[in-house]
Amino acid sequence: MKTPALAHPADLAPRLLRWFDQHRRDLPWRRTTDPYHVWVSEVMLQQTQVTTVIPYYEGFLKAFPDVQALAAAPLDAVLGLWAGLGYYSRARNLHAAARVICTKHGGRFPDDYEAVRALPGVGEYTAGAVLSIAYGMRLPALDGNAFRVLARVWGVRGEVQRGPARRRLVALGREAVPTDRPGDYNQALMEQGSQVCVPRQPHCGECCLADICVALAQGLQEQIPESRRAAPTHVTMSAALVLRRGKVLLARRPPTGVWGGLWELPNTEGDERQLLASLRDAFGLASSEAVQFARLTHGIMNRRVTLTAYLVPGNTGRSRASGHEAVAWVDPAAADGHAMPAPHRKLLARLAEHLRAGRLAL
DNA sequence: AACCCGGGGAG
DNA sequence: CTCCCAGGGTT
Repeated sequence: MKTPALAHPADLAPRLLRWFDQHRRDLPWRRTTDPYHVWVSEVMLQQTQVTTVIPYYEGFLKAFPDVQALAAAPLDAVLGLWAGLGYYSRARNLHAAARVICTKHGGRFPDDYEAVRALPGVGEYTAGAVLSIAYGMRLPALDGNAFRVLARVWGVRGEVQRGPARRRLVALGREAVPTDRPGDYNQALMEQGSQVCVPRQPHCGECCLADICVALAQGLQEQIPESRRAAPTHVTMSAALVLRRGKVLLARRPPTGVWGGLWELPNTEGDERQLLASLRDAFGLASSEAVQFARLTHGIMNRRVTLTAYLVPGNTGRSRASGHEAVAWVDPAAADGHAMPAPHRKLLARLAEHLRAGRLAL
């Protein structure tokens, strides 16, 4: 099969828009051009799938119907509505940015690119997405899906995440944005990547760009874009389910750094012995008993954590919180509203399930 | 069980 | 620029 002539950037928009008009999913944030709503949806959609986002989007906007409401809310309320979504720095940044919008931009989401980029949590992608969708500005919005589509259409080899290949794709992607309906075009490009031009076994037979796709013509659609892989790092950690009168001990991390501001189970790197030492030193809990309760693995990109959870009676000792902002004794079944690291959230869910089923007596 | 995927901030 | 942060889906 012969390689077709390289596509002109302007070839993409008509194909993608025609496809999008027939196949667009009806999503809550596609029924509005309110920049605040679009912004919230775009932030939630970072690293998170559509089906997961929908209920959070609706609950969030119900609680904070406009920028003013979000800015006026305490951070805890915002984190509470984010609980379970993960990547909580997004919520902190959203909250901080809402306050900037109210103090510096009169409560209206700015329509100036540089002003938008200056908002916390808004990078090149989010700025382009919100401004094109809400205000019809001709700006690219290139997420991982879009980069994959562009790399295949133009048969761009090499590392797509950075370097010369990335710069070339950014340039092509910018040229390809049409003056008319740039927001729909951006959504079409990303949706095409997520629904048709998927990472493995792409559905080229139903792709509206097949006639101009270099990767397809060369049979390289599985090889482009090239994936870079670092060796995963392994870590062993232990966490404590400290129980007292049916409640479990949570501690709140400092506002910055890893898992900033989140409620977590007491935990350490290392094994049971180090966990008990940490409970003594940081929480003043002099327990010597620890019964293994569960083990799970928690992976984030190329980091692998093996986390073992231990049941520890909390009757003895007092609890303080060196290294933490606060401690709380929480009903395991009612911990959903706390913003917690994903693995700790899973452990608490398992604990609540055991308690509910009567498999564990306290 | 093994495979894959990403956007923003800090410096 | 590079490095750091920190969850989930598909096969």
